[in-house]
Amino acid sequence: MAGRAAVPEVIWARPERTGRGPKPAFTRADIAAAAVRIADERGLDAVSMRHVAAELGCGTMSLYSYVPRKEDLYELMIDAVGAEHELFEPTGDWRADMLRNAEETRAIMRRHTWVPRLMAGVHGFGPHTLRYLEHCLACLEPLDVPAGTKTELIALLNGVVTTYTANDIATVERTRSMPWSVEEENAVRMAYLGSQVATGAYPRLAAAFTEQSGPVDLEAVFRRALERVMDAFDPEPR
Amino acid sequence: MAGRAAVPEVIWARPERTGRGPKPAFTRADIAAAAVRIADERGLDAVSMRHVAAELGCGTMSLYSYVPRKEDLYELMIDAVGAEHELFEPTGDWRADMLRNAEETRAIMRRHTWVPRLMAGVHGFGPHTLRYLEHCLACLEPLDVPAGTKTELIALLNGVVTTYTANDIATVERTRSMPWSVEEENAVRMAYLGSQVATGAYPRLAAAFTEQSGPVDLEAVFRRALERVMDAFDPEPR
DNA sequence: GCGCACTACGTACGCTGTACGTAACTAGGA
DNA sequence: TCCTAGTTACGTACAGCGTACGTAGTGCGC
Repeated sequence: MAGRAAVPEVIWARPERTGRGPKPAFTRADIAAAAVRIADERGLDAVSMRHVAAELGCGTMSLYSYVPRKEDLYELMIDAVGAEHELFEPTGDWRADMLRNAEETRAIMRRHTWVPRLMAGVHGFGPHTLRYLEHCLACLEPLDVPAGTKTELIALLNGVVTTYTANDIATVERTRSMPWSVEEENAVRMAYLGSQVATGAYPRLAAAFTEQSGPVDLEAVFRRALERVMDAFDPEPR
Repeated sequence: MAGRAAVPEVIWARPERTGRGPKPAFTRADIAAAAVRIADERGLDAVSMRHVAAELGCGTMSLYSYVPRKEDLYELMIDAVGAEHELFEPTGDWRADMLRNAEETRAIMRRHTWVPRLMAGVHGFGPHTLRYLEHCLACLEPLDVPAGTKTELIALLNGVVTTYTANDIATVERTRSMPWSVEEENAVRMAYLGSQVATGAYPRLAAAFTEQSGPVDLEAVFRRALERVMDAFDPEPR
């Protein structure tokens, strides 16, 4: 028996195998992949220990020899999708490189709509996450500011990506278990917003609401936000 | 009987009372307050329909006459803490005003550590949230950019606040149900990070790690990030 | 004053995470 | 070489969850 620890534990610190006993049937990567597959196909709420075990073809409780708590499964999942980052050779143009990284993060989140929801609760730094951070620092090599400032920039960019993409995606993930479509839900919410704004209680909001004609180009807004953040860090602006 | 809707519904669009039948024993505000109280004292995971009902002194299923789904309870909670925003008179200095708004949001999240976790999944715009947005727009009156850009700025600032504060807070909220303290968990995580960095696999990360001597002043980092974002939107910088 | 729309809420179901106990297995020490 | 201690595998069981459904009681509008 594993013996649940009464002391904090980082899953990445515990070795994947310990030698004695029967050969483990799966690797951590197998488990993470199974969980990711379920989350992608059936939504994050379908990621239960039972379902993951079934996907792997083992008993539910067997999972607990690999993953002490469900929260750790979440950490595995986050790190697993982190592996999808392409660690390209830095070009020397840090702004272009970081833009590319951000776009890639956004693409990953679009592929795995549950990522933003998990990011709010998961704090871990798995190997792939660390590799990605290292890659970002490599891209920022040409930028002449202290390392601490670079870390801040990375954090800020990631924050912006998460925030913006999460807003795009939230409805997708939520409506997965609902008997109506994303479009229907959005329509209802917009109708409600319109009705509220029409009461006259929020004049400035109303102005902003009516000023904007036609649909917003979310992609453009997103890119603009990134550019602005990078502007703020650029010692030799534009 | 209420009859669960098979169509999307915004809780704020449904009227609080309908006239016929026995007088409702509570208001939405009562319910939100009870849920917030539980979340503050016992953590977000303790916010179950049963516990909220018990806190109010009614049967579990009675809640469903007020709140069709649990997710709507979350919307009520988010909007309830939104009421804690002080809607001060704009000073004419939009940067100072927005900084104040951001600091206040941060303070609210510190008081209610579960807020960031909920924000990741909740998308609603309750009355207090709308009021706060209107207030932000009022603060941004002196800023000479299109309304759409102002909205982008507000979203970006809120995103930064959420991201930064969530990182501070995540451990607090998580360790609530754990048999160890925040400090213990952080120590373990830092030790793990240090050990990873020491392997030499992440040279740039290692440099950044060792360069920074002494603890980071999170408050300063936070304020700096806000200033930078505002710089990016300021037509007449610094 | 009757009826109906509404609230209140007990019961029940299927699901969750996971504590615990047992059986099978294998690497290291004698 | 065999033994045994440390592991893995996993069935069972339990407390707790969201909520569908049915029933009982209430009070406004006709």
